[in-house]
Amino acid sequence: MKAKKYEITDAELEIMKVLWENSELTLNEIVEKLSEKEKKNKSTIKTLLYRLVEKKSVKSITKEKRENTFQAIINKEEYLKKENESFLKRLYNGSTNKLLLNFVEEKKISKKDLQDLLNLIESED
Amino acid sequence: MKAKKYEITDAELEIMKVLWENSELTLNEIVEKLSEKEKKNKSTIKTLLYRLVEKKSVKSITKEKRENTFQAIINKEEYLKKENESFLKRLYNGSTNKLLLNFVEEKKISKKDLQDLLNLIESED
DNA sequence: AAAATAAAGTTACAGTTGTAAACTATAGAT
DNA sequence: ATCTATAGTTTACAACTGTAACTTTATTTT
Repeated sequence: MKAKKYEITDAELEIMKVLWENSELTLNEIVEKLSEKEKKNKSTIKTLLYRLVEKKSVKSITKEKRENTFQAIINKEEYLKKENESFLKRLYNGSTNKLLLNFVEEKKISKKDLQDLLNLIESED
Repeated sequence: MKAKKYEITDAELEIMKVLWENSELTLNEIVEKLSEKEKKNKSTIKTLLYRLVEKKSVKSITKEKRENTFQAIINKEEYLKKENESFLKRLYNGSTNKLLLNFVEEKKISKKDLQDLLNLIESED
């Protein structure tokens, strides 16, 4: 048996993203929003939505005589948090500092990025 | 069809990790090294190794009259780089700064972490 | 009201993944 | 030389994923 049950898959995540940006959408609206980048068949999106509803990540709201709408149940920040954790654990033994170092080594983060961030933090408190 | 072909899966990654730490190991040695954390059946590990060999991530070296040994072909740094990229893309629209900000917000990174890192960089060049 | 259309819901199917057993060949023991 | 344990190789299988078609139900058009 697979370890991760009820996790959001890559394909499903694309749908969550549009639902995070738009609090309530119909299937057709989702199809539209997705079609730009991820060209998927409407049927496919429907399936993904159904799966998300099954796994309690999305709520389906039945409207009288009109199209159902969908809402994200799980919160983006929560989700990011979990994903960050598992990424850190998977590749950096859970250590943020290892990740930072690696990013610096790969030139993904520059000295300036770090300085800017520090300034930002300091201006905040 | 799935998009990502020939990617290293979670279970396979555990094997890659021990092969990255030990340049050449027999199946039994791998089983030993893994057994501490990830208790997996020898047969399972065997399968994972075979798959890694198939997907050219690991090399199997046939010894005359002795157990074969295995070596990582793909390099850890390369792998990390790719994974970093896809993580960034998947969750932060490819933006390292977004990730950094999020980590700071989540208190995964402190002001001190940033300062230490800056000092480290500066002492290096 | 009957036909056409679209939405809602169900089923399908192949490739992937985690897990492991089954089979085969071979080296070491008797 | 034969038996046995182990290494090497193949096969299995269910759950998960990405993709989409099929079927039933409800709404709109003529």
